[in-house]
Amino acid sequence: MKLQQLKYLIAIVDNGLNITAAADRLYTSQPGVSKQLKLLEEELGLQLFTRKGKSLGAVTAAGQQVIDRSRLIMQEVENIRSLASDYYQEEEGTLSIATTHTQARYVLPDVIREFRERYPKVNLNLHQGTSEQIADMVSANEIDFAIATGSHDLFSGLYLVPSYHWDRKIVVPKEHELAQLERKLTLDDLAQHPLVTYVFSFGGQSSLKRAFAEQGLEPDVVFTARDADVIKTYVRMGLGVGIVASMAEDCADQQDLTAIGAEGLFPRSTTWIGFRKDIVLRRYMLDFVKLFAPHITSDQLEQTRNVRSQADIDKLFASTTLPVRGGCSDGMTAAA
Amino acid sequence: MKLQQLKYLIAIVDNGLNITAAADRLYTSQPGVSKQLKLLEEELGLQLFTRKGKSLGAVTAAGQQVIDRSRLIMQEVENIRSLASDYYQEEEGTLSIATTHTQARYVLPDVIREFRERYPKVNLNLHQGTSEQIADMVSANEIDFAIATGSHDLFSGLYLVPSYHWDRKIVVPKEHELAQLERKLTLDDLAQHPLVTYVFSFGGQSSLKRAFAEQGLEPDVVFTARDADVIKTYVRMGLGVGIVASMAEDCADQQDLTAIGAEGLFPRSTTWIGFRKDIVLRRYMLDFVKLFAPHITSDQLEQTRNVRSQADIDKLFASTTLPVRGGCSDGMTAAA
DNA sequence: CGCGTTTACGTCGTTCGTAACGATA
DNA sequence: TATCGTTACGAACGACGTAAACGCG
Repeated sequence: MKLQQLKYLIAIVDNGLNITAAADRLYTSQPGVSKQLKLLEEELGLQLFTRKGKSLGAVTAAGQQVIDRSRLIMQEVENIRSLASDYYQEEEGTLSIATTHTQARYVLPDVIREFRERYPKVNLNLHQGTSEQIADMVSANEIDFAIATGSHDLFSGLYLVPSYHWDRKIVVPKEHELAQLERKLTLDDLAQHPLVTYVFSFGGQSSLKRAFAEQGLEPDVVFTARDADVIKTYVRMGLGVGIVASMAEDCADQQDLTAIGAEGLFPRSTTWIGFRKDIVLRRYMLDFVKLFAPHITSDQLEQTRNVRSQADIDKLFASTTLPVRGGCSDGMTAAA
Repeated sequence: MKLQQLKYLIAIVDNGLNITAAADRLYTSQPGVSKQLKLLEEELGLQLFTRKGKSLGAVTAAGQQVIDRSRLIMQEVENIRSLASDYYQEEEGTLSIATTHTQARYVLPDVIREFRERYPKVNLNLHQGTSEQIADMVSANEIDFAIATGSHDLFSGLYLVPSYHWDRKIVVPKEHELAQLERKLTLDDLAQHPLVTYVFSFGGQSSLKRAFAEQGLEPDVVFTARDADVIKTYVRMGLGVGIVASMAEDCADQQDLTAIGAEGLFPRSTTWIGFRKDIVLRRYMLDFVKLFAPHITSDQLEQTRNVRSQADIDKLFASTTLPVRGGCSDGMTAAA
């Protein structure tokens, strides 16, 4: 058995059981790949694939087991290379991040700007998607980091590090009556107006509805969107009152919009950054987390390299007070 | 990076950083091993070992990480081979078991006789030791199965399958006054006599002392041994009354000894069979478990191949009633 | 006949074992 | 000088790529 054979095997699977395509991807000849597969099957004494004539048909039960373990092996090989590069102080590599719109649009730009400055040679891949899409990318081992809010159960393949809290902000046109309100805004106020907010899957949405229900109110949600930009657009059009994440308050909005803090009206949300359980965390990855969540100590970050379960993570951050992220004012304020 | 290099690396470590010894063990030439190590270090760009002159001095921090992951990789390679052999219906292989004296002497002989008959080509290694020694063997990855009683926390590297319950038996010479007792034996009776029993580390010993203490009694333990044979020897000599595991009652003892059931006097113990978390369970391994604990269903055994945590095991056997193992009468009786 | 796989074969790089050399205690 | 690791070198092996044959739709 050779590592190359396992690599070829995985490539064949990842290219739809097409050996020619796999060979292209591997920058080698097709007969070579074919032969190695044959040798592997002969050595193991079992068929990894069923054959339809000469073509590969499907993965056999035994084949699937071998493939799963091969992936694990190749991942560990990758990990050895990673930590070697890290010890060698190399600052090249790849960092693939999947995240939601809010993070990508309002939170990450600053982080990524700094990161690119510090690690210009690291190849940065940023993928935007819904929680479900992010979860899919995690399952497919396509990404290293994910950043999202809530939905812990979708991400069993990641260790989740809590990063910051956030509340909601109410967004209305400057001349809107709620903008003139002298007293603190209440849920009852909101229930009097048509609302524009996030679609369900974004996470925490149902908790929004529940907050109204607990006071016997029924909100009038006239429009839902996936991202705050769209919401703000419709708020500008006078379609209704917007409810967005506090980070989504943009200073540029102040020209025609007013953002009203809604702390206390809805349950506070927590955004986490998660990394794949089976990768070695390289120096630049830890530094990315540090840029994203500066309150995390270097010591805590080092520890994350040794955790064995989510419970270890939880223990590690149990006594850490997370900051609460605001919007335009931009600075974070310590949580109560 | 090649699997061979990782294999060589591990061999070097396992032979005390002596390349010559490693080469001998690997049935290859010493310069070959030396060269592969050098190539690996060059490829990774880091020193895996410190050098004292030309000799290897110690493992570097980076080296240890690489070694750990290499072991994992080699284990998975082994697993692939294992499951290939299993699919191929091969009935050759190795099964290394570590266990305590009581199991090895009184319980396993029957099991192993049957197993050898069924799988004559499987290489069987049986190691006897204390719980601690067994735990050491587990840590060193030297064994596949362990069989013992109690001390769950020593064996975090194993999945433990509960196998049977057992009580204690009181062993006295035939002419001993306790042998003539018409009524049921009590702890008070025992406290009246000098006792001969297991040493502490055997597990469950402290619970024995506690049983006396709960009734305000102080047992007079005049001799402790690691195994029942020694205990019985001293009982024969009239040194005292023996307290042994119920399995340790041997029919051959009936000539000069009387065994009295002590159900209820002491807390019931549970013997488990544990297997390494990181190995693929081969057919013959499952069959060994089935011989050892016949009440376990084939279906349950199949399931054990897919468990991911001890909690899964616990769930799997939650509703299973374990048999209680007796001694000379030999048959097992269903638990209450 | 196109697509994809296998077979055949020549080339090249790698590994292996033997032998000689170097360093250390 | 005994032990252990490195260097050197020729032989054997294995991987790779090209070319051609094969099977299926």
